[in-house]
Amino acid sequence: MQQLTKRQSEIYHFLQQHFHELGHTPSIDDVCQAMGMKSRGSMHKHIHALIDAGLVEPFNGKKRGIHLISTTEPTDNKLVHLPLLGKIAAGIPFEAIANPDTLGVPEHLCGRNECFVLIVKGESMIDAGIQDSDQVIIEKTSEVKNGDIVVALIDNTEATLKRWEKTDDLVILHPENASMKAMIFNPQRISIQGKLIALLRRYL
Amino acid sequence: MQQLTKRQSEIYHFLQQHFHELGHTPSIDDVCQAMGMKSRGSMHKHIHALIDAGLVEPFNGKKRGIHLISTTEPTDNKLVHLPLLGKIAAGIPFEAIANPDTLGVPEHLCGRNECFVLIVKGESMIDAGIQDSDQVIIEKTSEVKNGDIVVALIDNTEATLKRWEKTDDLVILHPENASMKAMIFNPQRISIQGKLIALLRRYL
DNA sequence: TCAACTGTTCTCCCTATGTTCTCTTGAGTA
DNA sequence: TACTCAAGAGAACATAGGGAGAACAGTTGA
Repeated sequence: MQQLTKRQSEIYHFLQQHFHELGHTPSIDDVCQAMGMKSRGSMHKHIHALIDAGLVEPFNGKKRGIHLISTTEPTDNKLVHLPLLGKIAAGIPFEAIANPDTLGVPEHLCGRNECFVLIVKGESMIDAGIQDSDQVIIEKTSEVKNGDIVVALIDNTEATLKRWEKTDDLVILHPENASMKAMIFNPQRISIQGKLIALLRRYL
Repeated sequence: MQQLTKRQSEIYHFLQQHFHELGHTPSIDDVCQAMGMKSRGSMHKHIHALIDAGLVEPFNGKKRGIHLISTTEPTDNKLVHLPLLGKIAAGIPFEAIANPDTLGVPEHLCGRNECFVLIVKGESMIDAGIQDSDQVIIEKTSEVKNGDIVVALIDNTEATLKRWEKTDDLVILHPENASMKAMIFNPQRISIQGKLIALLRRYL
């Protein structure tokens, strides 16, 4: 099968995600409207490329709309290789690792931004279902909400995985372990490296 | 295969690690921007070295972006497609599902025997770090030890995920939730469908 | 039967992107 | 010191890709 262009892939994924709202068999005009394209001729070109690629059924001279041949999400077939940057809840900023190992992670567990993997050390988050030796997928972002579990860097020297809370003038990092206390900081001491988006655990 | 220069290797590993957020088929310009290089001509040289090395598909005069050629990497970089057989800790034997969805799972999370995936329903195992909606990887086996977490079938009608204990004449299925009591059975009533070997969790 | 709708074909124009080439710089080595 | 090679900047060129729009063909339903 010939590779699709970027635009063709976009249109195909759009059809997959929206075929319910589009009534399962949208016309070329319907797809144009839904995607904000004015020209039925242009969309016709794209749809016929999808037909040639075996993703859409040929019209065969009928006016019965677009039928996808399969609606399963092909991206579930991909493994993303994320850097395994170290262990967390014990102190060094993990970017220091020069050539990290990588870990294969199914793409559906990844975020839109760049991600990396850390191995949990200790039991500070045990009441949140995060155990020692779990592999956690962290998405690089600083846009976090209260209640998110984040990787926070304290004083640029120590990284920790905790539940985030920010008030007007304080940052509070909550362990989820009844035997441990929250840690309270001046916000200047803290930067966010990323937030927890997925977890992998292997039982031995 | 021609030896890559250091820079070419860097670019290749960058593409491997970032193809997800680059949208799978980045243009030469896209890769330049992501890597902070200004010159499309320079990146073109590097990409064509990777093409010559057999790591990137040739453009063949098309403007379809950069496609990595899948290489056979170490085995833990394989994605295994396991049947997603249903949800657990609520009643029906899950083999009943005729054409299950599949889930891509990294091979390093799989066992030697046949495996399948269940979605956890409820909080009976919350104190073992197993939460509602977690995806659990179950290896088909009946060789279990006391302390393992198993999928047990009760009276051939109801499947449950619990910690296993067997004495001379009793089977005890332990929830891991302080508010729930252990369940005690005659061994004939119980068969083991498999044991828990891995867990995946996605935070939304 | 006929109008409406929708698939099809085609032309035109513009943009994005691959390609080629020259030049400069810096590192490594003989 | 001189030479080689890798790397990158940048410019210019060619064309694939994308979209608008018009006109036509023929299916569909009233």
